[in-house]
Amino acid sequence: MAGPKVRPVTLRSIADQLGLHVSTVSRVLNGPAEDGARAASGDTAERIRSLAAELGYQPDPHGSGLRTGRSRLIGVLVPRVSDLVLATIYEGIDEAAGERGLTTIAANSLDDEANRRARTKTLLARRVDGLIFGDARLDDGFLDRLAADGVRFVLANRRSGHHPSVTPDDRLGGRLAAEHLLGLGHTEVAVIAGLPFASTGADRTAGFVDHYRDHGIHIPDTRVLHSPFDTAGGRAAADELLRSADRPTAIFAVNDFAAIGALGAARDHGLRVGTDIAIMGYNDTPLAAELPIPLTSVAVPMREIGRRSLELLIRLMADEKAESQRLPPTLTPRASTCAAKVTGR
Amino acid sequence: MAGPKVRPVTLRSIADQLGLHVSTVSRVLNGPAEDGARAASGDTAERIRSLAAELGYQPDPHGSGLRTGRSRLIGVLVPRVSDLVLATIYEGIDEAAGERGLTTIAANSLDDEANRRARTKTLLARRVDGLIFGDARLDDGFLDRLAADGVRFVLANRRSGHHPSVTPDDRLGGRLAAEHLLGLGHTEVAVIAGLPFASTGADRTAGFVDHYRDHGIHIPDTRVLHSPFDTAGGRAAADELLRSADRPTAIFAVNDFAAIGALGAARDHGLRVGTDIAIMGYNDTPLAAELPIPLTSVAVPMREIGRRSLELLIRLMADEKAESQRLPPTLTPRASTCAAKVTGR
DNA sequence: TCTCGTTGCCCAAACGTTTGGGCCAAACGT
DNA sequence: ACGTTTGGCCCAAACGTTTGGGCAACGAGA
Repeated sequence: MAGPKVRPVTLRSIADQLGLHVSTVSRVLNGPAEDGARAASGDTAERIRSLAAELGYQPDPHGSGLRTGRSRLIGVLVPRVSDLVLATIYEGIDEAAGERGLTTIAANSLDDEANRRARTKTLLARRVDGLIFGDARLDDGFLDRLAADGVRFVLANRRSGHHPSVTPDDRLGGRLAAEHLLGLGHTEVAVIAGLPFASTGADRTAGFVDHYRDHGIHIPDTRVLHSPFDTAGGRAAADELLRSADRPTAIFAVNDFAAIGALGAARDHGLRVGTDIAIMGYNDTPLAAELPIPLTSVAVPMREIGRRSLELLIRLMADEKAESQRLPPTLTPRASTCAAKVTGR
Repeated sequence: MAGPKVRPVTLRSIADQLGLHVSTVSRVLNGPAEDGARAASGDTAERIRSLAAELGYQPDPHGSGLRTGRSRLIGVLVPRVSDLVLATIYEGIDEAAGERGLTTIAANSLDDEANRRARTKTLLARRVDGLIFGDARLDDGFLDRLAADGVRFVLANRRSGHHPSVTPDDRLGGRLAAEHLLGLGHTEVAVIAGLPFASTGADRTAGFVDHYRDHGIHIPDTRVLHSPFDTAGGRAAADELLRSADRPTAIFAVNDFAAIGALGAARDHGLRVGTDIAIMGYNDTPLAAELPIPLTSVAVPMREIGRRSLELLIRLMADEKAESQRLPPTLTPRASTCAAKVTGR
């Protein structure tokens, strides 16, 4: 029906057909409502709009981008989009962006310095209006320099320094986990703490350790293992923990996938998860509730983190006050820490 | 060091500083090598290039897009990026695109007709040069119309009609699965077949059923259940299968996540997976090997599918011959179908 | 009648790039 | 010495949009 091979439906073509000037058409179609009202009579505006609709006019982003210097493009850098947690956050970002007529461009940094530099550069070359980083590091010189250069960005999921960010309240989440396990009587506990430079892992671990310390229990460093946020990493770390002489009775993994790896390791060691050993995760991935042994996990509003980080970026770009946010987590107990007590969701 | 708040480093600014014409600079920096060679002496070209590098010149995509009508943007529509399979394919696409200086824009269609129309429209409004659909339907009027309108696109993962596509050889994969289960002696088998409009599910199921038929075993329709490609869907379908009077001894799920759901359902029914019942999945997600009960699965080169679909799109856009490709799958047997025989990877 | 304020529209200049063509001088061929 | 080629560069127009200023015409108020 509409536009075939060639789609030269432009402001000019519309203006010509109606015997109007291109600027008039522009103000009516793309300008602010108040501007459009002054630009044409109600009748003219109506003619313009109906012809535009009929022709399927869509403003050319190249034209407007060139003129305004803005692209309505938001760059999103994540460790990898195939990581469920970040993918979900990205979906929240993209959803909120779509509602505002913004388009997002995602890129993988693989948590690698050279990579994130390169990807950020190409994003900037695309003239994105702002950036959202999901791969911040606790001590992040790269972000500091970017900020100094005047690049607008916010952080999602992981915080860093005083850059504006939207994160889960990870210390609280860690405390919730500790409270849960301590409440079940576990005093010999270990943490699979994720990557050391990620605030998520660090804060969750800190909250967990703090809560135990507040109750007079010291968790030794040997019980806190770092690993990638994935299944293989969790399995390896859990394997090491379970091989040790004084094996813990409970393991807190700061990530569901690491926890799933731990589940596998426990099974390899002949342990029944939920009875012989308690294992819990973090993020409450959809998978957690559906596993053969449902996984106790701390839920964080991932999608909401995405949405809010986009909104925060919008405020930042409008030079409004952009304060960091910390969203509260909630713990869902399941069979992996308290067998038979609870089953599914 | 470089570009602060305002970054007016343009062809003109470079040309002015060197006392050259903007077109000369353009040909040297952005034009084809052969064109650039004729545009300036080796010495001049060198001066241009070094100044450009020093200033950190990056061509403005708005300017060039406006002039050339091309955006070097590729739209990618997937059911959802938080689905690991599609996310991995997308990574392949993005990787290959990056190597060619192209940028991808991902969007979720949620396998919903209205949604894909809307998202495709905004992608087109962004003036993407081409599209890759990861959410094709077997009978897809939308794609047919798009093709008729001259929009350039290819399909990834799922095929549809005669539109150019890069898919796994799903019939073969289904046969491999059947061969495996039949080889283990299973004659009472069921299929969790995924969504009926997705070629992946349909072809895998068809291959599976065909292989059994070729060996004289008929799989009744009651043993083929459709469900979403996720854990909850798989669990529900498996639950139904296991509740029936003549419960199957083996279940083939056309997707790993559905298989994980089936794992959970089996456990709920008091069945030991791998001994009481065999369950296998498809895609060989990284998770499959790491599960407490490692999952037999058919691996498909997801990332490669992504890469190739991008390459196919490139050919299509260059008006070259663009033939569909079908990539071979491989089966990896694990404990979920043959307990204890194999364990990890 | 004159002034003033609206209303409704047009004008024109950018934004940064690409690209077909042109032009001058030097080098070359005869 | 004269014509032709080539090297090395410049010219100018166009792509589609936005936006600060216009400028007529008209109605209202004085």
